[in-house]
Amino acid sequence: MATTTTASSSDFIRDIIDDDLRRCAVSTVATRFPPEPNGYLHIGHAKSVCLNFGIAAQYSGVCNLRMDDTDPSGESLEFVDSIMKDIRWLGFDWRDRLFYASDYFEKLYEFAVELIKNGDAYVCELNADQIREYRGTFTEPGRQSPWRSRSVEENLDLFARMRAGEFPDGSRVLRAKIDMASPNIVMRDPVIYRIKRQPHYRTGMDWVIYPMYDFAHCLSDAIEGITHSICTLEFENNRPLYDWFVEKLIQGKRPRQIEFARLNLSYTVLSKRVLIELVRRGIVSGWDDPRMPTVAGMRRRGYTPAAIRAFCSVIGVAKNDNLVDVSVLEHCVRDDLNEHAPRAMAVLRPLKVIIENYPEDRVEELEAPNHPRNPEMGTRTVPFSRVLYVECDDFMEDPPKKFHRLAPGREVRLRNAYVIQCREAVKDPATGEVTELRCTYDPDTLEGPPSDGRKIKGVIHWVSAEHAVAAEVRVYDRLFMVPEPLDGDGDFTGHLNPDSRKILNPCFLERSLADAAAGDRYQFERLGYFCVDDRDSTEKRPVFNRVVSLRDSWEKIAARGD
RNA sequence: UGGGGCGUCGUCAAGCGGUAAGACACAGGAUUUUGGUUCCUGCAUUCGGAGGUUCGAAUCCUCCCGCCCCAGCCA
Repeated sequence: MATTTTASSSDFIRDIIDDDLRRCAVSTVATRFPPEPNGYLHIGHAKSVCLNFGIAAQYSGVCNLRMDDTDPSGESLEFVDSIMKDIRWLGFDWRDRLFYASDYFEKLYEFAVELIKNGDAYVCELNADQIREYRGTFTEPGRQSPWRSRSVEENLDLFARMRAGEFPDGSRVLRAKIDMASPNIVMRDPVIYRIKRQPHYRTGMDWVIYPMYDFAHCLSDAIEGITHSICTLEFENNRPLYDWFVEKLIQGKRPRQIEFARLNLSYTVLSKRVLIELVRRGIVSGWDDPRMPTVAGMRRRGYTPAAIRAFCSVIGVAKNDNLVDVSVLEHCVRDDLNEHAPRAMAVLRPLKVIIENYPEDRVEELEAPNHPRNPEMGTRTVPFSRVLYVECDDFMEDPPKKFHRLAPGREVRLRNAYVIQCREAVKDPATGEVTELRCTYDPDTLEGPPSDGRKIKGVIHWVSAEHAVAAEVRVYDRLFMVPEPLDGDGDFTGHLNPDSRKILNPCFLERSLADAAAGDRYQFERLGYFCVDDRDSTEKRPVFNRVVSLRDSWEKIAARGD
């Protein structure tokens, strides 16, 4: 049964919302997904997207897409575009509710002025090092800035001049006047505006001062009428500050912040810093490298939106630190593709087979079902002829007993075709390498098993050499060899999997695959799911990416050895 | 170390005082022209630990232990 639903069982956030609704604390639900456009979305973001948009849909509310673009360094239109593309691809729609924190700069400035007027903020001339020093430590309270008790007038004047560009970068900041002795360091007069002469990708040079996250985020939520502001656990310490700003500046309905545990995935890394490093150092080919846990990477790899949604649903939402096994993701991908991907035959590592008793000039068109359990997906025709290719792995000269494939003297079923028997393995006299198999076929076995009752245990895939389509196939595996690549000193380079990408060329595909279009997904029978690469495929030579292998119980048996 | 948060199967995760859901993984078996799929079966006498309250505790109380987050003019 495919778990392609997004049916969201309940979780502690939905419980809170249910309760808020019951108490009439809110009448309709409004959430938001607030990425900073300084990188590509990854599977962790996808969890948040599914959560926020999923809740909005479930409660007939709204979910805003808001670019949290309050720090111009690193932010760009490229990222805005990729974020929007990824969210749409995941299957969510913000309709006309696209917002930018940068659109609120004027409004936020007014909020800051209001804070100053109420004696709740001041312009501080300590430099960054001094501010850190004055902040104190976990165990010692901070000290008050010497600039803390300026008059409202002076603060108003100074803040206006900060905006006007009269002071150099870093020379002054606006700080909230809260409590330098607070046990919560976040509350020790946090900086809310800094001077930064950096062009903003949307506001250009209009501003030289930019609001900080803690100030901008909660007020943006309030401006947009967000009811439930869902974020990750590391912001839990910031919640008192979130509430402080909102209480000081917002009357009426106030948004509420709820934190959940961010996703960690085994054998991969979701840190923005590391992802950037992988791209910059050329360890991967780009943000959309099929090995990347980015939405763009997974899309190119061939993962489906439904599979990713199912994954986000099945892992749940809670506050426990977690490390979700990547096998859960792979299961969701297989589950979806098993149901929807048409079957085809492809030989990745070709070994030539001559059917000695099959006429040279004969070609049969054999009918093959596109899906074993779903006849509605139809059939296609595959050409059979005297010279075929089979998978190298499907022949062993001296096989163990449980090896149900080709070996000298052994019989095997060719999928959708005849039973053949291996008569001889032809070797290269120089290397001893098997270059060709000489086989015979049993003409009576097309429709069923041999009439004499011989049991044929093995079934292998094949393609007709003459009709085959040559292609490049890229076989991907996990990027890292250990479950937690950042464990220890955080140096992941020693854990990189050298075999995370194997390029196989030429591979031979059955004729029908000549029509495959970019992005199409197939199951190559007995091998796995494969997707036409939309960047590197050419008319002459298609490129397929392996999405995920099939479960392979033979691998387990073989690994045990016998 | 001060503050904030979290500890339920190998991994996620339900559970909200009435006697431990489900998923992945793993292990058996059945069916199978994919060693795939599907279908059965098994997999926490116990919930970080120790006390206590109660007829009854993973759920309430006390103490202890462990892990994560916070000292950016990042988000």
